[in-house]
Amino acid sequence: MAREKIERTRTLRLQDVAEAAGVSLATASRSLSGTSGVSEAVADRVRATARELGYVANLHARSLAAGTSASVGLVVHEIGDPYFSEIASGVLRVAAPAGLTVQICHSGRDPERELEQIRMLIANRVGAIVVAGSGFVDAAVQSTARAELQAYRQNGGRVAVIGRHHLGVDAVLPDNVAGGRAVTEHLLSLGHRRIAVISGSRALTTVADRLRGVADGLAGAGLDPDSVPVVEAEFTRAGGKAAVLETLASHPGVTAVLALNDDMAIGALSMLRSQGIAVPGRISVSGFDDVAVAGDLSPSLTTVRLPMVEMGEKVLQLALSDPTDRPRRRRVGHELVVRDSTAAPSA
Amino acid sequence: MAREKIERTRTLRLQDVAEAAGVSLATASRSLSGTSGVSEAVADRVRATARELGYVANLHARSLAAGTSASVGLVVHEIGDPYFSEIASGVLRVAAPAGLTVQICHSGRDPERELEQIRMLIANRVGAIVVAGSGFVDAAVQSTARAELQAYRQNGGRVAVIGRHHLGVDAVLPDNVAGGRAVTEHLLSLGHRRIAVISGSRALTTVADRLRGVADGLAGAGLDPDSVPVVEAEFTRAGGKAAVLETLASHPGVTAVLALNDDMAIGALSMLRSQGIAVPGRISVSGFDDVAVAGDLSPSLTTVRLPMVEMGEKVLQLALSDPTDRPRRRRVGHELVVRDSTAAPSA
DNA sequence: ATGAAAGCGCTAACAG
DNA sequence: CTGTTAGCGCTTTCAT
Repeated sequence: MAREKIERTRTLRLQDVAEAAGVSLATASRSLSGTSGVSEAVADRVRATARELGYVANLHARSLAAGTSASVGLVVHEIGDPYFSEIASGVLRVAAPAGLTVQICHSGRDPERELEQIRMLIANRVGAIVVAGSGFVDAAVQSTARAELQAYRQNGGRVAVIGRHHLGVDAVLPDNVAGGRAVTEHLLSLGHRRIAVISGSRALTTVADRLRGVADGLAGAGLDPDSVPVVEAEFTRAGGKAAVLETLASHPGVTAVLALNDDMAIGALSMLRSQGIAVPGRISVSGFDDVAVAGDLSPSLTTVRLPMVEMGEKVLQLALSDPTDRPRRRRVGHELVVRDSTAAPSA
Repeated sequence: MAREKIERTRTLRLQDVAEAAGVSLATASRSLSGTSGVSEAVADRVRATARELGYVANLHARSLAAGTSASVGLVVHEIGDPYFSEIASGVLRVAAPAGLTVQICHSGRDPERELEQIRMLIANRVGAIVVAGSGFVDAAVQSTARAELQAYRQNGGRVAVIGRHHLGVDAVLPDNVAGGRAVTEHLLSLGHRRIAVISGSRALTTVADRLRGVADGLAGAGLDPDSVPVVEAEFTRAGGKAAVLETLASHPGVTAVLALNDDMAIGALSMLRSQGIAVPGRISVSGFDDVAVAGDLSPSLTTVRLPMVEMGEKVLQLALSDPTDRPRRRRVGHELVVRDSTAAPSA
C-alpha cells in the first residue's frame, strides 16, 4: 500500500498567539482549551487574538501532548450501500455534537481487509472503533482482529460493533432471527407453501441468523425447513437478479421469494419485471432492512424494518459510554412492514 | 460544541521496538518507514521485532514530526443520501490504495455548518479537503470559507470541490446545464407542453444550473421559459411529495413533472401513486442524477445520469495531484436515461 | 493567576 | 550504514 504523503508548510502556532496577546504559552493554552486558572479578562483577550489571527489548533499536537483523541473510526462494508450509509448517518449525528470526527473505511466483507482497516484506525489513534459490517460465522477468521481490538481496548480504546461478531466487545444487535421468523410467518399466513429464499453468503452471521429465523418460522408451522430451497448469491442487487433467475429455473413452482436483504429483493423485483412475471400476482417478494426506497418501489416492498440510523447512533453511544467488564448487548427491534409486494398466492 | 475527549494509556513506542531489536531510535524509524540508509538485514530484524511486539506507529506523532498528513476530509450534505454516499464511495476507492484515511462530515446544506466542518478539518491537519455539497449562488455566503480555504492552500493544503462553488479551487463539474436541457428536450419531443418543474432551493448552484438548462431547452423550442411553473421545496423525497401536491393544485393541467433530482422524483412518484394518478399515463415524471435505485422503481425513472462514483474518484485525484496556479476544471458528462416514467401525453 | 520547562512519539538533519 | 540530537505544536506539572 503506497503511502501518499502530503506536505504541509508552516502555519500559525499557539506560541504566535501567545506573543501577540502578550501572555505565556501556558496561559494561551489554558485560555483556548477552557481550563480553569486564567482570569476571564486575559482568557477573553487571548481568544480574541486567536480569532483575529485566524489561529486553528493542531490536533495532532494536541492529541500527542494530551494523549486524547477526538476522532472515531467506522468500518463499513461499502458506504455506497444504503444500509451502511444510513448507519453512517446515525454515527455522524452522534459524533458531530460531541466534537468528534469520523474516519470511514471499507471492509468489502473481506476479513483480511477489515483487519487492515482496523490496524490503520488504531495507528491513527482514534478514540473509538465501530465495526458496522456483518460478523462471520467462523470465529477463526476474525481471531486476529479480536486480539488486536482487545489490545487496543487495554490501552484505553473503545470498541463497539453492529451485529453478531466473535470479537468480545459491546454490540448493537438487530433482531435478525425474530425478523426472519416474522416475515416467514407473514408469507405462510398468506397461504404460501412453495417459498424460496434468496440469500447472501452463509459465512455471514447476518445471513445465518436471518436463515435461522426463517427455519424457526417454518418449523413453527409444522413445515420442514429443509424443504425450502435457499439460493445463495452475492448479497447485492446483482446477486438478487441472479438468484431469482436461478430460482425460476430450478423451482418453477415457487409462489414467494423471500430475500434476505432489500438489495437482493430490489434486484429480484427488477428481474421479475423484465421477465414479465407479475408481483405479487404470480410471485410475492419480501425483503429485509427497509432501506429508504423500499416504500417507493412499485410494488412497494414488504420487508422487515431495522432502524439503521438508530443503530448507528446507539453503536457510537455504546462505544463512548464508560466501559464495563463484560461486553454489553443492546438489542434493537424489528418491525414487519407489509406493503404491496406480497399477497396470497393466486393458484 | 462539547468536546468529548477519549483518554488513552501508554502503548508501545518506537523506542521500545528499537531497544528490543538492539538498534537506535533512528534506525528503527528508518526501517519501518522504508527510508533508505539501513542494511536490509537490520531493517528486516527491526520489522520482525515490531510485528512480534504488535507495534503500531502513532500517526499523530508522525504527522507532527514529519509535517505530513495521511488523511483527507470530505464534506457532504448528508451521507445517508444516495447521491452523496456514491460520491463518498468513489472518494474512498481512491483514498484507500493511497494509504489515506477519509474523515467525513455533514454540512446539511448550511453554509455556516459547512464552514464549521471545514475549520475542523483544517484543525485536524488533513492533507486535502473535498467539498461535495452544492455551491451557493450567492458568492457572499461562502466568502469566509473561501478565505480560510485559500489560507489553508497557502500552507500546503489541497482542496477540490464538486460542482460550481465560488471557492476559487479545483473543481469537478457535473454537466448540470446540458443535462437539464437534455431532459427538457426529451419531454418536449414527447409532445409535452404543460410541464412543471419541481426544484430544490434556487440558492444552490446545482439547482440554478439545472434550471438554466431547462430554460435553454424551452427557449430552444421557441417556448417562453417563464411560462413553465417552478415549484420550490426541499431538495428531498419529502420535498418532492409536497411539491407535486402543490403542482397538482395550482396547475391541474400539467402533463409532465420535471424533478431536479431523483430524490424529489421518487417522492413525486410515490405521491402520484397514492393519489391514484397514473405515471406515465396521465403524468410523466423525470428525475436527475440516476441514483442506483432509479432503474428499479416502477415505473422505472427516466433521468439524467451523473457518474457519481467517478466524480468522487476524480475529485480526490484532482485534490491530490500537483497544484497549479489557476484552478482546474474537470467536466464530467451526463447521459439521458430514458425509462418508463415518461411517455407522450395522453390528451 | 501566570510563567517556565518537561515531555507526548516520531522524523530528519547532522555527525561519525 | 548507524547513532545522537534537535525539534514538530501542544498540554501539563511545578514553581512563583
